Parts: sequence; structure tokens; C-alpha cells
Amino acid sequence: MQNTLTTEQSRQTLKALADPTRLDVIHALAEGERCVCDLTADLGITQSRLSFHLRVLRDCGLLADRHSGRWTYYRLQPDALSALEHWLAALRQHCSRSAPLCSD
Amino acid sequence: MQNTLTTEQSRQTLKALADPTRLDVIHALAEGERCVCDLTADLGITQSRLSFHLRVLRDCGLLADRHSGRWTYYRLQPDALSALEHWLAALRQHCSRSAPLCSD
DNA sequence: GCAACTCATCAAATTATGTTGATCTAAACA
DNA sequence: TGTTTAGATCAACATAATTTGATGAGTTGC
Repeated sequence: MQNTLTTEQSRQTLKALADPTRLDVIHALAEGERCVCDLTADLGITQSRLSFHLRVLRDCGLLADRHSGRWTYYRLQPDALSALEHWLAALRQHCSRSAPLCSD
Repeated sequence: MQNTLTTEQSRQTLKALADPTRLDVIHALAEGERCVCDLTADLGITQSRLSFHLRVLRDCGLLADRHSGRWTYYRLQPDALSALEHWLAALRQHCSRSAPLCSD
């Protein structure tokens, strides 16, 4: 059985994905793990701004980090996307019971 | 071929789903089509507030409406959820190419 | 016509999110 | 030890989203 998200967790993940800067981060990390300073350069944004978004993405499970020396490396956690897909699919099924229209 | 969403459309849909009031609306409509005044009563929120959220949901394609006399009926559009699922699945596949970790 | 009803929209107030620049901790290295 | 670098965090500000209460437009029935 796949990860089942609570509604609250799903909301946080949806919200995290709804931001353009954070989608840029995700795309940058699709190339592979990167340290914060490289990401800062890749994305051309300030360090504290990136740090803010990395935290949002990590807090909802979309990213994981790893410390080595003075660097912090971030990487994607595709399972978090799968979990959201499953939550969405369940919501859609719940919505597709296709109750009749109101008769009027 | 299913609906392909642009990044911008996906972002709007993600944002729309990330709100608790709007998820309540969606669950209420899973029971079937309803007019605004019934929804107002079901959810126990003010009419203008509900109207605001209905618009957000309609604008991103999650709901459709229908006018009859002085009533407006809203209903779910599960295809919008499917489209988002496909967008998410594509993102996940893009993220799962599993590039190697940084060697350090 | 007029009063009651449904719903959308608007402006103002409130709340939540994101950005900036400064500061702080820890690691590395001379 | 002192200095530099990586990155997190904080407070102040800026912007965006939501809520409220009021108003307006269309519909129905008297």
C-alpha cells in the first residue's frame, strides 16, 4: 500500500507545488542532487529566498537534504509526488460517483 | 489524449485545491449538483464568501455551473482532476530519472 | 409595479505568503 | 586562533489571498 496522506498533508503539498519559484527548484533538482549554493546560482535568486522555499518543499516531503562538510545537498523525493497522485485519484473517484443533476 | 494542462493552469488548480473551504465545497458537490443557497446552508458560510470560492473553482475548471430561473447550480468536473493527475504523473516521471547523487 | 429572493461583485479590512537584508551558527582552512 | 564560506533564521517590509458587509442585477410571484 502506498503512502496515504492526510488531507492536511495533501493541502501542504498542493500549496508547495503551486508556487513558480518552487517548481523551478523542483525542475533544477530533476537534474540531480545539488547543494544550496549551486542552486542559488542556477536559479539566480538570493540565498535566503531559496532557503525559504527549500524549507517549504522539505517540510511537505517533496525534498530531502543531506549535510556534508559545510554544504547541504537537496534532492527530490518522487514518492511524495506519487502519494499526492494517489490522494488526487481517490478524490476524483469520490467525485465521480456521478450523482444525478438536480431536477427542476 | 487527455487534457494537457499548461504549468500555469496546473498551478491555478493546485492552488484552488489547497484551500480547506474549497475542499469542503468539492466534497459537498460529490453528493451531486447543488444550488448556491443549498451549499451556503450545507457549509455554514456566508453567501459572498462561498461565491468567491465557487468562482476560483470554476475558473480553474474544477466546477461547472448552470443557470435555471433564479438559481445557479454548480457541479464537479472530474476531468479537471484527471488532467491534474496526468500533469503530476508527468512531473514525477521527469523527477524520477534518478540522476546520481553528487560525489563529494 | 413592487417586494422578496438568488446570486455576483465591489471596496475595505484582515490575514497569509513571499521577499529582503542583516545576523548567527558551524565547518574549513590558513 | 582568526578568517572565510555555506546555509539557516529573523524581523521588517511588500504583496497576494481571503473575509466581510454593502450594493446591484436578474427572477419570481403578488
